[in-house]
Amino acid sequence: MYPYKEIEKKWQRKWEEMDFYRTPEVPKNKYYIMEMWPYTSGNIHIGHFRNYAFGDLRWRWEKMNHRDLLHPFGWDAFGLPAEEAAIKKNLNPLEWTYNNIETARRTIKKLGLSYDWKKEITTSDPEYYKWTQWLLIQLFKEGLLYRDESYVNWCPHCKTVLANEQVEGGKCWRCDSKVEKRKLKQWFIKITDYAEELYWDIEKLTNWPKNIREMQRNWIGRNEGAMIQFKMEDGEEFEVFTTRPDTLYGVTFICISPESVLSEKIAKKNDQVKKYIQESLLLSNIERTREKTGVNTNLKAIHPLTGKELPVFVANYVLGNYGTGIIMGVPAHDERDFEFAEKFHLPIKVVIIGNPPAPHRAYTGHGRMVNSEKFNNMNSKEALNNIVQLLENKGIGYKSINYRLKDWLISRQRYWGAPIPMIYCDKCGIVPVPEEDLPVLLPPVEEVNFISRTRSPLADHLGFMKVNCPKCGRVAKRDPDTADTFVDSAWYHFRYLDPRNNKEIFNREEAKKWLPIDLYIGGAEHATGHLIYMRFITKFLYKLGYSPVNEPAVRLFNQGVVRDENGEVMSKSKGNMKDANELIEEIGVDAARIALLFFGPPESDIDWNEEHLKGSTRFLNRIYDISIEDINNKKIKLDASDREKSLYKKVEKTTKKVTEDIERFSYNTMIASLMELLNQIEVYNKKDVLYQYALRRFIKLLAPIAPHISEEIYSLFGEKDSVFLEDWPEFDPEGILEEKFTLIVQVNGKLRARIEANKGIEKEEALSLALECENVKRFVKRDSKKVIYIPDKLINIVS
RNA sequence: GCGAGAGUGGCGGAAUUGGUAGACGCGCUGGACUUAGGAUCCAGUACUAAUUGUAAUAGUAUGGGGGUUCGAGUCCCCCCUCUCGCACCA
Repeated sequence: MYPYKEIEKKWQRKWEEMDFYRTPEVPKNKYYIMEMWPYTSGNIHIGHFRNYAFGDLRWRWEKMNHRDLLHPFGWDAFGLPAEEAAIKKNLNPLEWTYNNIETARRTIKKLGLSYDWKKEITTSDPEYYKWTQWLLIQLFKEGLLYRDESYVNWCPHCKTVLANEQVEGGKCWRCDSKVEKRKLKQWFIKITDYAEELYWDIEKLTNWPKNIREMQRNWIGRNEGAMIQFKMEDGEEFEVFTTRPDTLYGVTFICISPESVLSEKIAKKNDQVKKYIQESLLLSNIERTREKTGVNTNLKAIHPLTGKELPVFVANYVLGNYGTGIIMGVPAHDERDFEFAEKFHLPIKVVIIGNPPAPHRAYTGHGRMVNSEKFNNMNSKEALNNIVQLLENKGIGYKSINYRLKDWLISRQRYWGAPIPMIYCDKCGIVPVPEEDLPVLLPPVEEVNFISRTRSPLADHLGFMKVNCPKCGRVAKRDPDTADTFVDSAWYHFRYLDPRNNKEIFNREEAKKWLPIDLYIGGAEHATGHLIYMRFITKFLYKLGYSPVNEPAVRLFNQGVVRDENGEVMSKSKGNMKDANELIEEIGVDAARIALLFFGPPESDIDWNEEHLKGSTRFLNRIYDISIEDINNKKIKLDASDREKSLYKKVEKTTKKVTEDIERFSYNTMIASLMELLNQIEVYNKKDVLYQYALRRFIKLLAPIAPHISEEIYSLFGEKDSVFLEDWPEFDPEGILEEKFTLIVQVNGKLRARIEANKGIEKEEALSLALECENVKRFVKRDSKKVIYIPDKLINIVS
């Protein structure tokens, strides 16, 4: 084993002495590279390491291409686990968090990564969360932060509310508990105001992975349709949203969601409805989807066009938070309505004839209109617009777009987060904390009672809660909740630019210098949460004139997950995490980087396998062995005959390949081609000047992936400067040209011979060469119909 | 159910534009060196086929079936399996 520990220590110290990762003040050719930061619940594992290795490799390569780089690092330090540690183990969440950061930072430093530590930020530092609070106040001032009472997701285990994005399959994303509905008054960010922009700008994100863009589109769930006004018999008006106004004549009933204000109203006069609503609201989302149920209100609604009476139900399959919470039931042309109608024996009225017609289930396609008065025989697609037009003329409907995306619920009934900077005054109502009073500091941990309850621990801290109203000066109350930690990470790419600024959130000139992020690397699990929030906040700050860009990152790269030997995702709770420290102790940083990147394509998940580590260790040992033996420091000068040799050609081809592979994130094949080159270097005459040439080139190509050993060997060449201050090698275009090629001879598409031939030969020449082969002759019948010749590659004789 | 992606040796994977399938590595087999080998080096390694002449060969192979093409892992259609995302969004 080569002495990796010494080498790592030596070069990490040198890089630090050189202040190698310092961000340039005035970038000329900027490159902003960022990895998703870690949550501070434990030490760094190999999944993190893989993520950071991608970024570091890119940094080093861009450095050799003389880009000016910004590569910051920070900590997602607020959040529930810190508080859980306090409740369960009686630990101090602040100390717990900062100790974890200490440990993780120590590990990351040992990994020799290219971070500019002067840019380090921590979300739980008052100097950071001051600006998180400032951001919330700006949102409030723009009308994008509001308080609303509605049914929200409540995790009984975490004892806090959750955003829509934090509920996965009806369960809490952290603890897997069944999420309940509770009617609470909470703070929401009106992200839906930006839904249209967030949706359409996905098209700009051409360098984001396709699946992420698709997930975001689905998550935003833009649906075009119409709002249609209905009336109850007693004159009460309500609206429904539909994407299929063409089916309006097929409406045979109305269904109201149990959460709807209208059903609440009905419940006041109808005990059966009241009982049904109460029962429905107790159910979790999954339980609710199990079976369609409903209760007849015995009220009638009036069809807006036919004037016919329609029965009105309260039904569990109607969502409270989509559209108006009320639907028009069109059983003939909607599967869910069909199911409901069958169950309650409601009439099914066909208004579109499909081809073929579907008698026993709903027909949801388009077709010829029937039973629809003057729209009969029209195509339903055409009728759709015409019916909306008719409704608009009558003033009882209009075109409308609805989104699946919900407003972002950010209140959390927890201590360890940024306090929401709002004050409740009996006289003045809700008043934001004046900006000069920020930050609203968390009270010291010692003064807080963490006993788990249904309200924030801050609510019981009198000193914290009591405040004078900034407007009228009377005694008022603070908001006891803290902000969702996704608010913290929605704007961190801005703070990195100017992390010590205590006058403003960041300097606009710095933002102009560096934004957008050129490469953002992280996991796909953040597709519909963090990445949408981050896009939203960027757009918001753009609109306010702070951000020069309205999208945060030009390029997004999603690395795959690292799983254990059994294919289980590594996680703290499963106890199957491989610690990064442990790995680098065993094989060293560089071998670990190679192992992590050689496992497979960066974007795919990998199953960790200790056996696979041997290849990368052997590879580096071989490099080290030949390097310490056979280096001479003389000037290398190749002559024309050297350039004809196959090793020279291999070097140039590998240079091309490695460059292309780095550009397209194909690190596994990049390593493979370096291994191929090493295999050829090793068997070459060590005295030859070409050997020295090849070895030097090899080390430069190796440097981005294995920085420590490359620096060490580069210095053995007698070089004074870091290898990363060198130019990234360009390949010699002449060098990759070959005079000969292997002519593939096929007969009827089957491979029959391979012939070494000169490049540029004509079809006739290739054919006669091919026909000289015994094995070709055997298969070629006399009457050859056709000969296909792909120059310098292949000949196919059809006979 | 809907949407997206994938399926290649014993294993991880390569094949970038329709043109040599299996690069590179792991493992395995044999050998060298050795007191020893879980170190290192060398050779081999998709599968099948040996009574007679061409194993320096042929046949079969990229989940299964069909198609387009001189030629398909790659393009098209159908089916199977797996992974991920969404899951009553009207």
